[in-house]
Amino acid sequence: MKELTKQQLKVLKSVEVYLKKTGFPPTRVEICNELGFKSPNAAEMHLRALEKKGYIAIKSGSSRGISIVKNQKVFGTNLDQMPVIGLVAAGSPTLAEENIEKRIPCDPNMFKENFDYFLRVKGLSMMDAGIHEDDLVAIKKTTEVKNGDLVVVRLEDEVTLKYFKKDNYILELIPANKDFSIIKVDLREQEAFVEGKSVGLIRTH
Amino acid sequence: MKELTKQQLKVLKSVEVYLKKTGFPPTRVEICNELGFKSPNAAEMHLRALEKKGYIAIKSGSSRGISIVKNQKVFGTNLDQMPVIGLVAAGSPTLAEENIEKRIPCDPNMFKENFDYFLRVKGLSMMDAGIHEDDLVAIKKTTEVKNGDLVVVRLEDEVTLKYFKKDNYILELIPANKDFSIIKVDLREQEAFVEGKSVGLIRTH
DNA sequence: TTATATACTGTAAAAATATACAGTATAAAT
DNA sequence: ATTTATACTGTATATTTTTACAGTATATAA
Repeated sequence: MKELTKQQLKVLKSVEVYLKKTGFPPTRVEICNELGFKSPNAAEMHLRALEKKGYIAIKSGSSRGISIVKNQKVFGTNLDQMPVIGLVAAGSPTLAEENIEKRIPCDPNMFKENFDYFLRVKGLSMMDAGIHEDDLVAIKKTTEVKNGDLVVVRLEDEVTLKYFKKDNYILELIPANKDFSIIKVDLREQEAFVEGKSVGLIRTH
Repeated sequence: MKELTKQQLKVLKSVEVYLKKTGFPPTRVEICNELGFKSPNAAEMHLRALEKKGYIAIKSGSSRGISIVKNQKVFGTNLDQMPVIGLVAAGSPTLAEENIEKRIPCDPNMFKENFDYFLRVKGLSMMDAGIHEDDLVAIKKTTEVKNGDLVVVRLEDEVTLKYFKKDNYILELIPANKDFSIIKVDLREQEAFVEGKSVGLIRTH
């Protein structure tokens, strides 16, 4: 990262302190009051310099639209609140607010591939794969899946979590519990929509 | 804390998500856009209700002057690099640098209880509990465990992950795979050290 | 000497924003 | 039957805030 001038560092620190104290970023005028400047433009120019050098991001047009850019080399990834969605038998899992049970603070890149949401598993059909009722399966929204992937598939209005196997126009959806039967779909007769695939799982003991 | 209505909770969550994403709080209009309200006054009234109930603070006259009031019970969202340790048959799992396979960015409070490290599971003895080889079990360092907990126990030099059951002097360490046998320890004859217990699990597919 | 970068003052206008006020609708409680 | 609480729409306005523009001053480099 580029070096900061003495004044730029002062402004950056001042923003950080204000953020910590209030929970939201300062305005130009507030920075001026803090540091004794008499023109809002003084703060403005320092902020733009800090932005150019990569220390902060400024959302144009927004009031208090300053965010501190974390040093990516140190932390690597971002902490997000990943939504948890119940696997409802009918209808696709959507990220609409009313479907979100809660949110879990974690990194969307914590698994090998990034993911978009957690699906709360209902039913016992994946028991033999070590997936239990109420486990949270991390789902990446994608239609690019390959045989053997654990996928979220919609048939008509029913959504299920199954292993994917496709041979020409025959799609097989394989549960991992011998007590459940394989669903075979002839894609010439019936449509199947792949909503996403699982990239990981978490469970609370 | 006072109970929140469904809509108030939605607004609170929406503010939290916005904050996490952008680093600064949303405006009334932005909350409306997010939740589908058509009047900024809808957001305003929910915010005032949240303020009155103690969930947020609003700095009057300031744009985006919303701050989340933390209560200790609500999970703090700290991004940490949680270490992954291999379950070595001999010797306790230590957090010494040479034992750390890698680090995973996630929140130590992502499960119901906080944890200290991940243990990479070796062997198949927990198969029936839905725990597979190479799963990562989140371990909280503690000696306070109760019957039924999944615990990390050291017997002599051997460390294992088993279900805990203690009846006076007799400690039983129960695997979850019928092909493995229960380890019975008479604590008058042999020492057993509880290193910690599992509070969760993650798996990469 | 002449740029050039840093570091400001001072002013002003346009846009963003909070917030008050007047309503409507609905369900639950009295 | 009437009140009360929740949950909004719709409009308006005063205030906050960003941001552009025109300057001044000083130190350093070319």
